[in-house]
Amino acid sequence: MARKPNGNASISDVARLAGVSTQTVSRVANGSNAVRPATRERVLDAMEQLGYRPSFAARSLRAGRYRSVGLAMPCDISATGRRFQLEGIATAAAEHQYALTLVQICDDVPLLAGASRRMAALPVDGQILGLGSDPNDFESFVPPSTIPTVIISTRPHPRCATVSNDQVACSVDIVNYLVGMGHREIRYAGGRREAPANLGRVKGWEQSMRAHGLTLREPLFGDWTADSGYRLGTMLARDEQCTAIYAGNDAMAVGIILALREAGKRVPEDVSVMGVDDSMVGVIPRLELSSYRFDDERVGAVAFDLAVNALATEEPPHILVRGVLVERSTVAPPRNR
Amino acid sequence: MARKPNGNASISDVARLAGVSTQTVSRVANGSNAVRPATRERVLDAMEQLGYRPSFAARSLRAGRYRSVGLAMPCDISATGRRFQLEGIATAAAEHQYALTLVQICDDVPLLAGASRRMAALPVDGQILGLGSDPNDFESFVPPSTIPTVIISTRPHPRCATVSNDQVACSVDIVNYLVGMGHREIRYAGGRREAPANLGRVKGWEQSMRAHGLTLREPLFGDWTADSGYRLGTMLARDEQCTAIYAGNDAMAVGIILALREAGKRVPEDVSVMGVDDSMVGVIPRLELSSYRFDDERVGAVAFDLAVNALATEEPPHILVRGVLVERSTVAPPRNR
DNA sequence: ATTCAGAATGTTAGCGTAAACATTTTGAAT
DNA sequence: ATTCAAAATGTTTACGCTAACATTCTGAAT
Repeated sequence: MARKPNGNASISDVARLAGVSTQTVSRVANGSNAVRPATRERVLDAMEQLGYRPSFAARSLRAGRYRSVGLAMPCDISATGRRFQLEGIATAAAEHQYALTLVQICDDVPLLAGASRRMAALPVDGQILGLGSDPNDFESFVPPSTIPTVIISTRPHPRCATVSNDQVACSVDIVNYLVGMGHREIRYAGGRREAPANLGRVKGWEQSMRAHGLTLREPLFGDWTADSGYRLGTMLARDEQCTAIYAGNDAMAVGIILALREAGKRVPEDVSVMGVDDSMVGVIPRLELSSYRFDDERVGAVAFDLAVNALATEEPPHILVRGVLVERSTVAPPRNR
Repeated sequence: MARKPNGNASISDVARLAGVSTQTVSRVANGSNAVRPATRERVLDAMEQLGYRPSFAARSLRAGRYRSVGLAMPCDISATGRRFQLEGIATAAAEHQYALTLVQICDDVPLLAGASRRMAALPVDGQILGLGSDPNDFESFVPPSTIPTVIISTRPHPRCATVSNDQVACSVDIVNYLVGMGHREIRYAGGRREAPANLGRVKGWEQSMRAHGLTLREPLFGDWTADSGYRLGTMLARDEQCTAIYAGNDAMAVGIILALREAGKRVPEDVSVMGVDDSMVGVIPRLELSSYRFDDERVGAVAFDLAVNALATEEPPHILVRGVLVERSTVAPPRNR
C-alpha cells in the first residue's frame, strides 16, 4: 500500500496518486464544483484506494475553530434530568453539524474551575458545565475569556450564562391546576429541605397559594425516596382538611399514595396526589400518576445555543425553562364536603 | 489586550510577551524541567495574562493523534443499559486521559456505515458503535482501515471487535441459583420473542435447564412492560407446578408479582420471582426484587480498551461480559409439597 | 487561425505546535 | 583566568489543510 509508515494517507498522497495538485483534492473533498467530472472521478478513486480521511486537526487548525462544544457532567451522567439534557444538547449539536465532546467530572469535590481547565485542552468552541450539586467555587468561578461558557444550574451564575428548569413555575403551574379543579388545602411534601430544587418549589408553592388567598400549611420534607414519601404519607393521611398533595418527585408520590391507601384513603377520590419528574410511566402497573415534566431536552438545546453564540454581554443571561403538567388519573376535583 | 484580532493568544504571543522563544513556552506548557525557575515564572505570567490556551488542533496535527475516542449511539442515549455503557466508556476514557466525542445517530434507518462515516470527520483515534437494534447493514459493514472500530451489540460482528452482555450466562446464573435453592419448575416469561436479548436468554434457560435434567415448559413472551408482565402473571398464577418465575426484566417481574398477589399467591413463599436489569431499587416502596445486573460499565470499559488498542487481528474478538445476580427477597426456597 | 473570457487547475503561504538539532549560558574544576 | 561539560535556550522544520492568488487550459466568437 502507498500508505506512509507512520500514519494515514494525507491529501498529498491522494494528489500524487490521482496526478493532481493538493488543492484539487481539497476541492473535491469539500464539494467545490469547480472540478471537471473526469478529474473528480480520478480523485475519488484515489481517496477510496488510500482510505483517505481528511485530518480534523489540520482542518481546524486552518479554520481556527472546531465546530464542537464541550459538556462537563458529573459521574452519574444518567441521573434523571441530566440524561435528557444530554440528549437535548446532542440533538441540537447534530442539527447544527457540531460535534459534542463529553467530559465526566468524577472528582470528590467537583469544581467549575477544574472542569473548565480540563475542557480548555479539548477541541471545543464553547463549553457547557452541568455540575449538578452546587460546586464549592460556584460564586467565585471566573469563566475563561477564550470560550463562551454556559452553566446548567438551579441558581444563576454571576458571570456566566445560566440555564435552569423553572422550579417556581413548576409549583405555580401545579397549584393553579389544583386550585382550578377546586382544591383549597394543598400540602407540599418535598425532598431534602435545603436542596436548591426544593427551595424554588417551596417558593413557588407559597407564592402561588398566597396569590389565591389560600392558607399555607407547614411544608413537609423527606429525601426524595419512595420510603420517605411513605413516611410523610402516613402523617398526611391524618390530615382531614387536606384534599391535595404536591409531592417533591414521583418516587415520593408513589410512597405517599401507598401510605394513603393503606390508611383507607382513596386516590384520587379522597385525596389527589401530584408528582414531579414524570418518571413512572410504565414502571408501576395500573398507576397513572399525574406529574410535571421538566423540559430538560430544551434546557440542553438552549444551553447549546448559548455556548455557540458567544454572547459576551455585560449581564449574563439567566434562562428559565418551563415544563409541562401531565394530567393523569391521580388528581380529581375534591368531593363536596 | 495583546490578543490578535481574529483569535486567541498563540504560543508565539506568549513567547514575545515573556521575551523567550516559542520552544521555551512549549517546554513550560508541557512540563519539561529544562527551564530555569525564573524563566518558567515569566512564561507562566505571560500565559496567565494572555489567557493562553494551547491549540488542540496544532498539537494533534503535530502528534498525529488525538487521544480521543468516538462513540456513536442512537437517539435515546439514556435507555437502560446504554447509559451505563456510556458511563463506563467515559470513565475509562478519563482514566486514560482520553477525550470522548459523542455522535448521536437519529436516522430513521440507523446504519453502521453512516455512523462510521460521520465519525471519520471527527477528532478520534478509535470508534465505538453502539447502534442498538440491529442495523440493516450489520452483516455487510466493512470498518474503515484508518481507525480501530468496536461494536457493542448482542451478536458478534464478522469484521469488527464486538462486546456484548452475556445473555446466555445471565440465564445460566439465574437457573443455577434457583435450582440450587431447590426449584425444579422454573418458567421463563420474557420480552419480545424475536428481540436479540431474548433469544440469548431463552437459549441459556433451555441449555441450563437441560443440564440439570429438568423439564422445559413453554416459555412465555410479552413486550418488556409491566402490563405485559401482569398479563402473563395472571396465567402463571394458575400453574400449580411452577415455583419460580424468571422474568425478562424488572418491569415485567413487577407486573407478574402484582398479578400473583392478586391471585392469592404470596411472593416469595408460594412463588419466587427473578427480574433482570436491577432497575427497581428505591422505585417501588417495600419491594426488594431479586434481579440480575448486567455489567454495562464494564462493557463500556472493555469497548474503550479495544477501541484504543488497535488489535488488528485476523479474527476480531467477541467479548462477552458476565453480569452478577443480586439476591434480594423475592426469591426463596420452595416449600415442601 | 486568432482572440479571449471563463473554467479548470496549480502555487504559495501560514494556521500553532514540538521534535530534532544548534547555539549560548552557567558554574564548577582547574 | 581558563576550560569544559551540562544546563538552558534558540532555530528550523514539518505536520495536513485551504484561502488567495497565479497560471494554464478550453471552446466559442471572430
